[in-house]
Amino acid sequence: MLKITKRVEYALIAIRHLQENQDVLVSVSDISAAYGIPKEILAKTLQKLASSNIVKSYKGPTGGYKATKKIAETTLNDFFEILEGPTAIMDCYFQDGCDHLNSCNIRTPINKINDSIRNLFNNLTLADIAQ
Amino acid sequence: MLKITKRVEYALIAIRHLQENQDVLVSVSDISAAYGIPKEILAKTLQKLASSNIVKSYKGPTGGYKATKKIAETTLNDFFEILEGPTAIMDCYFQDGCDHLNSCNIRTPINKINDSIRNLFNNLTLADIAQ
DNA sequence: ACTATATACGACAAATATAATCGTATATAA
DNA sequence: TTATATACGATTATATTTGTCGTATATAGT
Ligand code: FES
Ligand code: FES
Repeated sequence: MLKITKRVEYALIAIRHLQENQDVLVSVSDISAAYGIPKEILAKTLQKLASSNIVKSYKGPTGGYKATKKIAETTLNDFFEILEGPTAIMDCYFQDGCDHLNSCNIRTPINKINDSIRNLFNNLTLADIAQ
Repeated sequence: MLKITKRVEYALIAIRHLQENQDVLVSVSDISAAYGIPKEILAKTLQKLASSNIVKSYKGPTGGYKATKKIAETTLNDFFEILEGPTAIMDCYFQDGCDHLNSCNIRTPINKINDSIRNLFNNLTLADIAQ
């Protein structure tokens, strides 16, 4: 439990790679080959990051991705939520159909844990954890 | 991602229930019925907590579980690790066979996130989140 | 002593979530 | 015009989680 997904792992790897190669345009194939990451998954992951302007994409041959200035100042919480949705240790806070709604005695504890984790991730940027 | 398991959810519910009924012995069936939790899973979960002295078990008819003094002072990290093993957002830190070992560029970031989360959970007790 | 009911524990099956693949469309440099 | 890159939806495969089943052991009550 409390594991990140491969998607997030791949995104972290890609972002660090892009940061270390800011002068050139890096394609999905490049990163995929360098770290042994399935191409299509990495592609879709970078597409998500591109639509949030964390990276910038360039189509066509010689195309690829580039880090943007936004990367460094992006918080872990933003980063995770772009890729995986709301930060919460239980689904019931964002979906309907919570099993225990009428006899639930852990709403407060769960909320406190959620708040603590969100607070932690909101105060850590990608720059912070990189160095 | 970053979700707790049902086991942990059930354990939290059970513990809160035991804390609110410290005067009586509560059986698995009682809790199972009250919150709609599968009996066998809850049983095994409480067995784990019992072997760590978070709760005390009593066999035989009229038997059941009781909260111990240890509950309140137990940290979230201890609690989670009793039920689910080491706190880490990726498996590779506790298992061998990490895919990216030779070309890994996210060891430092992952470590920092792990440390932050462990630090957070080590400084939160079950008493803290209950109130 | 016997019975009913509780915890204890391991093996298995079902359900769910995640990871990976496939197919197609679009943009663009050469 | 062609080759190569991103973009995106649908589907399959895999892994994990969740739940069930079967059996053993302890003990209170009769
Ligand atoms: S209401 Fe969803 S956890 Fe209690
Ligand atoms: S070595 Fe396992 S994440 Fe890098």
